[in-house]
This record gives sequence, C-alpha cells and structure tokens, in this order.
Amino acid sequence: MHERLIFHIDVNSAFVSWSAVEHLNQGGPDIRTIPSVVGGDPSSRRSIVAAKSIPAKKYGIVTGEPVSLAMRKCPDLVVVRSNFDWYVKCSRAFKAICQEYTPCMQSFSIDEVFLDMSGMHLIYPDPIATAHEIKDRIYNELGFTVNVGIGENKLCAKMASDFEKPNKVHTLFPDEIKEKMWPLPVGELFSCGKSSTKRLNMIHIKTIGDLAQAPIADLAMVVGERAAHHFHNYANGLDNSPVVDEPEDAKGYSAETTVEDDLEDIESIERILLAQADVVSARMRRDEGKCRCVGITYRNLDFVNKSHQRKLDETTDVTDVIYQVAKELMEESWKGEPLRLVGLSVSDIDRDGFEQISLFVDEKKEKRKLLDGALDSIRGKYGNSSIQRASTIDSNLHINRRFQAEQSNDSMDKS
DNA sequence: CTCGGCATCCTAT
DNA sequence: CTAACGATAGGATGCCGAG
Repeated sequence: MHERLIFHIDVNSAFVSWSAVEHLNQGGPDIRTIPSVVGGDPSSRRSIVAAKSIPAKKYGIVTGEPVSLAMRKCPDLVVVRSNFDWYVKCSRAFKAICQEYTPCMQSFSIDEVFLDMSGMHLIYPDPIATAHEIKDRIYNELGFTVNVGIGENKLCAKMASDFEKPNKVHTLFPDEIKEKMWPLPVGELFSCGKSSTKRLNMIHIKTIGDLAQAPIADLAMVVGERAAHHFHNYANGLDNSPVVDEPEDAKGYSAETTVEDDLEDIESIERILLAQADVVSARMRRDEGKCRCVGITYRNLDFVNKSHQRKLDETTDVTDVIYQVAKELMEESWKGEPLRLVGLSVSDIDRDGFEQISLFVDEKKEKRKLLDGALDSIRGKYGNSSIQRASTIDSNLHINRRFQAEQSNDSMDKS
C-alpha cells in the first residue's frame, strides 16, 4: 500500500466565528475581534462557555467554564447565545466546499472534516497550495477562517491543524514529528485527556516525546496494556485508521436535561423522562432503528452520576414502552435525593427492519405505534416544536433551554 | 476461560 | 473565601455470574 495524504480542516473557534458572521450580516460588531464567548441561555445560572474569541482567551477564559465565572474574569465580556440552526447552515456550506476537492471526505463533527487526498497529485500537484486554496475559498465565500493540517494519516493531520491559529496551513510529515510534535505537553496528544495525562505524569512523562520513547511496559503499568500500545503509536505519529466517507449508523441515542430548579419529586422526574423518551424515540424512528436496551442516568447536587439500564425481551421504537421502562428503572434506583440532571438513553440498536412476527397482534401496541407515527409526521412537516404531549409541555421549558453541544475546535485549545 | 450484562469512567466536540 | 459547570456519543474497563 502506498502512503496516504490526509487533510484535516477545522473551523477556528467555530461557534464564535459563525455567530460573528451572523451578527455582521445584521450590522453588528465582529465578535471575533473583541472579548466574547458563545454560550447557552444567558439567563440560566447553569450556562457554560461553548466557545471563546481569541481576545477572550487572553483573559484566561476557558471552554467549559461557567459563563458567570468568565464574566468575572472579564467584566466587558460580550456573551452571545448559540444559534444552532445557523451553525448547521454554516457547517453544511463549509463541508460542501471541502467536498469539491475529493470524493473521500469524513465529517468528523459539526466543524471538522478529514479529506483523503491520496493519489490526487495529478489534479493537485502541490498539497500545500491546495490547502491554502480551500482555506481561502472558505474565507472568501463564507466569511470565516479555518486551519488545515496535512499529514500521512488522520492523527498527524489533526495534530497539525491544531498548531498555530487562526487561518493557517500546517504540515506534520514523518520527518517533522520530533521537531513539531514531541516538544508538546503529553495532554495535547489527541485522546490523551485529563486522567491519562495525570497517570503519565506520575511516571515522569511530560511531553509527547517522553511518551514516544517510553518502554511500552512502563506505560502499561499506569494506563493498561491496550492504551499503552495506543499511546505509543500516537506519540510516534502512527495511525492507519481510514477516512470513512459514509456516515455510520448511530449506536445509540440519548437525551439529558440539566434543570434550573433541582428535582425533588418523582412526578417532575417522570415528566422529563417522558419528554426525553419522546425526542429520543422519534430520532430513532427517523433512522429506522429499534432498541433492545433502555437506560437512565441522573446526577445529584454533588455531581455524582448514577446510571441504570436494562435489556428488553424484544426491540422497540415505541415512545411509551421506552418511557415505561425508564420510569421503572428510575423507581428501582433513585433513593430520593435531589437531582440536577436526568437523562434517558437507548442502545443496542437493531436496523434489520424485520417485524417480529407475533400470532397475536397486540392491539394496544398497534395503537401506540399509530400515535407515534402521527406525531412524527406532524413534526416532520411543521418542525419539532409544533406538537408535544400535553404532559411534556412543562418540562419542555427546560428542554428548549438545553444547551447545544459545542463541537468546535476550542476544546482542543490547551494552553 | 470467555461471554453477556451492567455500572462506571474516559474522551471527544 | 470557595465554588460555580452542558449535551451527546462512542469506547474502555472492571466486576460478576453462567456455561
């Protein structure tokens, strides 16, 4: 097999960039040039920083911290509410441009793609020039900047795109790994998070270079055999995972809700579970999946998480079945302490699409399926918020305030 | 010993 | 003074009991 050529393209501070373009369209300021953050509902005490501008970063503001803390670090901070519908449009436009350069593109998140440019030297003889062309086209046509990382595999391309920002092209080829990657703190290595960093620091591994040169047996003592090999490969720039251009089927669906007012009674909790069963099962039905496993999670005021799940006898996509199981699981597990978060998940998804044949048609079940189908088709026509079960309206006040996932490059900023 | 089932942990955007 | 803190997904790990 020949060597590969991979690009990783990452929108700089995606949510801030995209909100900046949106505000500029309406004659507002460019929030990229002032201390600003994007977060959830600004009126919520529990809103956190989803993305920050480069000027905001200079105040020590970090992604994931409470907006209230960020405002104390910088009293003039501009806080912008995230607009997920707009972000999806920006994301689509950005990916459409990227897709023009290769048939093999992997959407890695809302603001990141991998391009497999292998064997395209006849069309694009100069990869660095091509990367600049993509980057500049995105800026000229859409108004926001990206970084492009170039390497012989996905890991190197991704590490490279995280180098100096914004609006830059970087390479990380095999002969550059020692010079460009090894001096970095070990926590900068993709997939080396907080826990792994701490364990590796315990055996005096501080940089990616330290990690690359450590005996695998030493690594195994602190992170286990499997992770030891994984980290050894990554630190040496080794990765043969393919760019997967087909989106894969979801392995599970989940919803979780952090509430403004702590939950103290089972009725409030069940209202939320019903709302969650509704949205989760609708998403699963949209994808023509059925689940064999239902789970709940919850978090108390000390941030301690608990989860409880159960395998079902047969697969289901019926809202009410999922809700009933979730309710049972909650009753079995919750001891009555106040909660700040409740979640519902379905997994073990079956997509074969074969109806389970039963000689005795369950009439109740048929009716519930008809109901779900009717609700789904109305939602499909008029949008998700057009209809909801009466009993979920109250909890939807919280659902609608739900913060939308960050998924920008910001969480890769570690410095 | 291996596997399924489950709870928890870790990592990512 | 400290603590404050989101949604969603995928995978790893450890434990336990069954076969």
